[in-house]
Amino acid sequence: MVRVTASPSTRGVVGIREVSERTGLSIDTLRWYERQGLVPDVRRGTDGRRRYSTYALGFVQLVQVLRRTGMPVARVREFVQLGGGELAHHAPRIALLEQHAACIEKLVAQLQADHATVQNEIAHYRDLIARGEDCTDEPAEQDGRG
Amino acid sequence: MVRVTASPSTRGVVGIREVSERTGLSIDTLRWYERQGLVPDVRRGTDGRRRYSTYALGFVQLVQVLRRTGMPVARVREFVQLGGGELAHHAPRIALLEQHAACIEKLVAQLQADHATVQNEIAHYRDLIARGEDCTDEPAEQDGRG
DNA sequence: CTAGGAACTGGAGCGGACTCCAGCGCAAGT
DNA sequence: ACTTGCGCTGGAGTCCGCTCCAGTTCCTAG
Repeated sequence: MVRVTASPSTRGVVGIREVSERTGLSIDTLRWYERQGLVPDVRRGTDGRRRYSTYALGFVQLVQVLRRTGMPVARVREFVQLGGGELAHHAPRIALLEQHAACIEKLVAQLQADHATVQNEIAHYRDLIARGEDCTDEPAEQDGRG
Repeated sequence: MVRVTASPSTRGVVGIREVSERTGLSIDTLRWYERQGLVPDVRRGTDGRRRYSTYALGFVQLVQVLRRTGMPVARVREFVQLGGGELAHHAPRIALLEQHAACIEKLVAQLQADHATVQNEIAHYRDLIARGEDCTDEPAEQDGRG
């Protein structure tokens, strides 16, 4: 017993369980990602089990970032399929990532504006309470132009 | 003809079309939101059509913000159901909004970190191109602890 | 009166992203 | 040999958030 489950990262090749633990993605999700073609270079051991190379693990982490930032699975797949690490593919990959970076920036900006709106709304309720009122009118919107 | 479709906002009561145009939410979505109990105070004209009060319109906009920032519909509903603008409900509404504001902050932080990762990745590919290499190893991840 | 256009309703359908499951195989422990 | 546990596979199921549709009812213009 005491199987070395915790860190069989001997020479940077790990099983699906460890990838799951390191990334927080469920094992099912990892398998699903692979089927969807989001993770290259997942080899198998003689027993047929997945062995994630350091490269694959890193890739999973990148995919996680892309997904988390709202890139659709289909688009992640596109990115991955510019694959094989060939020099010729670097440029389109960069293009794709740059586009996405721009998306993220917009997201952040929107989120920050929305955060402000929520804060505003909070202030509005605080104000109502302070003056003991039930409700004046509309939620405290600050802009009028859409 | 030349029906005054553009701005029948006479005295702050508007039809669903205008709400749609102002918010960017589809008419179907607006109706669906209403069925889901996300929008209070949508009255009907004698012809049975929806008339959004200024309050209702403002509320739609707030709902939009909440949804956009990742609040699930069910939770928006909770918020709305603390309704009627009664003083007693202000406090729990504030609590809910503050919680959500905290969520947004985390989201923003995560998003910014992820943006950095993507930029990093771009730099990585740039570097590879610069030195004419196909691919070294893993995607340029910067942290190792999950 | 007729035609057209906009909204209404209830309900079905859809796309995305997982999540769960049954049934099987291997490898190690007892 | 047998049991236990992890992993594998293909496919079905689920959840969320809309989106679409058929059929009907107005209202207004011609």
